[in-house]
Amino acid sequence: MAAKRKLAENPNSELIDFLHELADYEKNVSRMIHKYNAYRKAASSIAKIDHKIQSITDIKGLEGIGKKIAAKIEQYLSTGKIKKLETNRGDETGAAINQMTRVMGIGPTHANKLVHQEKITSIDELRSHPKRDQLLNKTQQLGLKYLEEFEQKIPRDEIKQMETILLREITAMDNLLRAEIVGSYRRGATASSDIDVLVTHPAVAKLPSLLHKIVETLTKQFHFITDTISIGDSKFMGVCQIDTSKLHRRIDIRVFPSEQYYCALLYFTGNDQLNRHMRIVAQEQGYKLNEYSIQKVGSTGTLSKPLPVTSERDIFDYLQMDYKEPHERNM
DNA sequence: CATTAGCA
DNA sequence: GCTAATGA
Repeated sequence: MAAKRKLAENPNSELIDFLHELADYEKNVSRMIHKYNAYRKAASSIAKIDHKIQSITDIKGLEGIGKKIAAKIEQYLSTGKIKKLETNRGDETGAAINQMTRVMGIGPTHANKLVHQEKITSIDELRSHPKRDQLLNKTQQLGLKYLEEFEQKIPRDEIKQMETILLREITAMDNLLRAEIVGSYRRGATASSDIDVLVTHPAVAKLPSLLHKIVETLTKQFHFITDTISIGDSKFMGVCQIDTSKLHRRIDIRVFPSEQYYCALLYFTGNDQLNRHMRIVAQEQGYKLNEYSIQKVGSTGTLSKPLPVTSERDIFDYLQMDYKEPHERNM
């Protein structure tokens, strides 16, 4: 393995982290989504500059830096601190709310409710609360149960083992079924945060219960799937475990008709930046690309039928881009 | 931006 | 039918 240099970190990462922290507070605690967005865009715009910011003039006029954020950056530059951030940190109900949102299924709304009306101030209190089961829906209960496990990254080798089981069992059910694990795993990542599986079948339209059957066998016969968070005709979200010596992991399975499969495969493999990039080149070349299809855009704005796609390569070809192997898609 | 759960 | 939450 070629030596992996520690990827150079952003010279202003501390400031960026501070901005993100400010942003999260606005979103989760105050319920100020616009302030949240303001901090995020400010952070992303400073993330683009590649030298250490020394003076406020370095960023004056930068996109997304208005008067108030500029003032905070100024404080940071001169004192290394941001008053607002400090007081946010000192707010313990704010901290409690942020803790609650670590639980899958608990968003800002529910977190605020738990803290304000139930006076719950920590995960431990939530766990031991007498009315815990009434305070949380099924998803949230699973989120609480597996909180620590879900915060753990999944080593590639573990996913690899899951892959062999998954593919073997799925094709055993029906050999026309095709499945693969996408996301960062497919791009070669050494660890991922969850398992994302794409499934297709030539007659998927005829088999509305396909997903349910897959989930049922993976649950009952193999005990690979341990819990269901949600399931519909096209998307399953749940929990799996390769064997009891391993942690519980989040898994998503989605089913696509075969004519959409490769666009979905491309999209769910990512990464996000490549997706955006490809969407814009598509646009420039008179196409519209999304997770389902690629279509020609008429000058009047009319869309053609979805173009035939039988591989990811076809999509790159339409766009006159050089094909990128999955591991080359980390932009 | 679309899919699901859950509630009133 | 609406609202919250996930994800990507």
